[in-house]
This record gives sequence, structure tokens and C-alpha cells, in this order.
Amino acid sequence: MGADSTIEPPESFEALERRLIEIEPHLPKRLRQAAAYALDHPDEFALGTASALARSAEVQASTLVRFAQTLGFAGFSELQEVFRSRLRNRWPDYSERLKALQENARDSGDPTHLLFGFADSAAASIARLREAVQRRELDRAVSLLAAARTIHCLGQRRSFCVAHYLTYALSQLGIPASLIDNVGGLGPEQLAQAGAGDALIAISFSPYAPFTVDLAKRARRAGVPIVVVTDSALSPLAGIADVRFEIVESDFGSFRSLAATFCLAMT
Amino acid sequence: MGADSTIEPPESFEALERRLIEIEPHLPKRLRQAAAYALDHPDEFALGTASALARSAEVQASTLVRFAQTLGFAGFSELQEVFRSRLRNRWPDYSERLKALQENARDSGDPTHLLFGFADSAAASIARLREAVQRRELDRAVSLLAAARTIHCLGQRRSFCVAHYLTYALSQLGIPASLIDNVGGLGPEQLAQAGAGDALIAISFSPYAPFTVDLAKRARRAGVPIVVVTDSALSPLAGIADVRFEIVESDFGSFRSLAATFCLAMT
DNA sequence: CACAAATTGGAATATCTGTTCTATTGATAG
DNA sequence: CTATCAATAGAACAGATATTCCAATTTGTG
Repeated sequence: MGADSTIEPPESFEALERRLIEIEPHLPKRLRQAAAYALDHPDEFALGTASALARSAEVQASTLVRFAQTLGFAGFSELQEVFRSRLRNRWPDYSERLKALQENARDSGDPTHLLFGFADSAAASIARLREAVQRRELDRAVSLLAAARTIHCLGQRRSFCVAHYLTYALSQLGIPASLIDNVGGLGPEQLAQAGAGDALIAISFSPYAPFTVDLAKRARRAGVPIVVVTDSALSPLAGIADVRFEIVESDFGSFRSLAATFCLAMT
Repeated sequence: MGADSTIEPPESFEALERRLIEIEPHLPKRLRQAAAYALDHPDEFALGTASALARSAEVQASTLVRFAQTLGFAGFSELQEVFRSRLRNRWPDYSERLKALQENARDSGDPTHLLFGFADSAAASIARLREAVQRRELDRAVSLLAAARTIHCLGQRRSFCVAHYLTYALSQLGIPASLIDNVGGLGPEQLAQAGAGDALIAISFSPYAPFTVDLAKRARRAGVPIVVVTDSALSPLAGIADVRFEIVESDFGSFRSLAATFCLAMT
């Protein structure tokens, strides 16, 4: 059939790239065109349909299929999958590894495995954080917080520890900070004195604590600038935020980085 | 036909995002699910097929089409095109950002650089944690905690947030846990009821809070088994620990891993 | 509680996709 | 100059895709 049927196809984009550069000179004309186009426009190649790409590369659609088969793939779609996984993010095996780890841990009952799993997931979270945070947002948050007289931190349930740590760190830096901890139900009163000259950092994740949302809205009405840290653009807090940070991962290990950033960014 | 036919569809991803945030609260349930999935997994949404995405979002394929039409698009494909163009434009942006970052590395006014620094340090912390924690210690801690009736968590100042998070996580797992938060100076009373059948997790770092040390010692006299998390073998808590974990780094980003490990190890 | 409207699930459909097949072209060697 | 073979273009095909439609269900309302 197509080409040599016992060639193993390159799995990663890097391997594919190397292979292409290697064999490209010995390829027939049209296949060389296809190879050149794939290397020069990898983004288009990942997104477009076979016939659209064929038109752009001035090649026949069937040529693309033969091109993929020459490389050892079953067809065009398999080849394109390599380009797509490159686009997604650069850890195609991340979720796989996590799953494997969790299964292993379940089986053996070994807590060390669990620990390692968490460590990995935390590391991945941090890596994503580096990419996700926009320079612009950070700048705005910093200037907003720098202008504030007092910084109030708000967070309930599992977000509470972040708010607490933030308050602690800010205070250590000599910046007036107050924690809305709602002890004794005094949350509303704790925030009552806040005005337009202050700032609020509100932190809330997926089962959004109604109390947090409530208080944040009240602060908004009082004209307090708000920085929100949450996990989705659809969080009830998203609408009232002056600056919004999204932490994408379901299990969140990236707090501390974010929190600490704020603090130091203000010195 | 579909929905209101005279609505102009958002052209850019940012506009789409804003629009979604705006109308999401007034959307029916399934459409809201679709919106949430689109905003939370924009990469998947750009690449996957309609039925694959529908499965991931736990929605019917037809719902995705209706969702697109509600936004003013003719169909799903048009909506997806917005997500795809975002992917195209993001990639060059990424390498630029990396370059810009390295150039600005010395530029102290750039908070992004700071953030990256923290991210790196956190990643390093986690890597060290993986090496430092001994299998034996983990096993002992797990069996010790598993035997406990109630687990008390103790930590002041910057360790407090760890203790708080631990308590929260344990409670979520249905394990009786209590936090010694010392609100109103009631710390001693909170711990008074603890006996040999319970267990205490005490967390304390370098400027060791006298209160933590004090209370831990008192618990020791009451026969309570103690797991200590600290930063040095010379910590005043080290002597009274049944199991001791050392977190070497001065800035501690590894907590969450450790804490979560405990919780899961006990299920 | 009953009625009406809106929303949703799932099968049916029309379109488009990747792939295969074959006739034609172009090159090479005798 | 011609016979042979590889390479290609383009039509034909099979499968998957997005979309539409209607019945069933849920939601809101008098």
C-alpha cells in the first residue's frame, strides 16, 4: 500500500520536525512542497482542514494524505494530531501521568506515591500560572493596590487561608492590611469603614461562598476598588472586579506564588 | 429560526468573553453549562469536534449549536472560529513574552519578573520536597493519624493558614478535625479536651510562636501523639514530636502538597 | 393544581471531510 | 525515440460532522 508499512510514526512534534528536515531533500517535488508548508506554517496546519491546507500549499488534497503516510501515519488526521497537541500546551502527557500516578497510589496504598502526585500537580499548576497571568493585569493590580490606603482581604472556606496569608505578608511589609475573617459574624462591620481610598482583594473558588460574594458586592457599591482571584470568568465575582485573575486548575497549588507576588510587587 | 436573528456576533475573543460574562446569569441551565465550559477550557473548545466537546461538558451536541446561535452566530463552527483565531494569535505572543521577560529581568519595576521568580522558587521547593520526605516518616504519620479520634491542628502567624487549610480538608473528608485558632485566647481550652486517643498536628516556622510551642508541650504532657511540621531539627518542637517533617526552604510553597497528602493518605 | 411557554434530549438529515482509486502526466533508461 | 515506472491530479467513495426538527420534559404562571 501507501509507503513502507513498517515505519513508526513520530509521536512528538520535535521528533516529527527532525524527521522532516532529514528526509526532505530526498522527497519528490510535491511532497517536498507539503513538508515545507508544514514546517513553515505549523499553526495553520494544526487548525485547517485538509483541502484548505492543500489549496494554501498549492498541492492536491490527496498529496497531503500520501505525505502523512510516507511519514508512517495511517492518514492525514493522525499527522495533524501531532500539530494540534503542540498547540494545546506543551504537556500532552501531563494528565496521563497524573492519572497513572493516582491509579498506582490506589493500588499500592503507598502514601509516597500520593505525595509525588500532588507535587507534580502543583508543579504543573505553577507552570500554567506563568503563562496565564497577563502582564497588563498585574500592572493594573499593582497600581491599584499601591494607591490604596488600607488593603482588605476577603476569603472564606478554603480560600480563607490565602486571604489570611496575604494579610500576614502585607502586614510584615509594613502595609496596612486587614483580614475580613467574619469571626463572630462581624464581617460586614469589618468592611464598613472601607471606602474609595482603600482596596479589596477577594478570593473565591468554585462552590462560591455566598458570604464572600455578598460582601464583595457591598464593597463595590461603596466604591472600593476590587481585585478578584477566582477560578473562572463566570464566577459571581467576575462582574464586579476591577482586576481579575483566573487560576485555572481544579486543585490549586498556585496561591502562594500569586499572593506573594502581590506583596512584593508593592514594595 | 434559531434565536433573535438580528444580533451581531462578537468578532474577537475578548468581546466574546465579555459578552458571555454579561449574559451568563440570565441563561438557561444547559446553555450556562456550555458557556462555563467554553470559558474554562478555551483550548479544548478550539480544537475538539462538537460532539467530543459536548461529551466533555456533559451537554448535548445540539445544545452547543443552540448556544452558538444564542450568541448571534449562524452555527457552532462560526463560534469555534473565534476560539481558533485566538489560538493562532497566542503562539507568537508567547515567545515574545518570554523574550521580553528575559530582557526585563534586570528591570526591577516589572512585576511579571517577580511572579516568575516566585513560580520558580515554588517549583524548586516542590522538587526538594519530593526528595526530602522519607517513606518511613510518612507511613508512621499516616498510621498515627488514622488511629486518632479527632485531629487537632495548631499553627500561629504564618503557619496558621496551613493549619486552617488542613482542618478544612480533613473535615471535607468526613474526618473529625478541630482548629486551635486561639480566637479570644481560648487556645488552651480548645486543646484541653484532647487526650491520648486524639492526635495533634503542630506547624511552626522560624520565629517560633511561643504560644504554639507552649500548647504543643502541654499536649505532650497530656499524652497526645504529635506530628510536627517545621523547618529545622533544632526547632523547639522537634524534641516532643512523634513524627517530624522538615520543610527546608525559607519560603514555603510545599505545604499544600504535604497537607493534601495527609488527607488523602487517610481515606 | 392546571395550563402555557420555554428548554432540552435524541433521532434524522444534509453537508463536508478524509481517504481511496484510477487515468494521466512526467521522467528515466535502453 | 520509445518503453517503463514512479508521481500526481482529480473524480468517486465512505465515514463523520454540524445542523435541524420534533417529542418529551421542565419551568414558570394564573
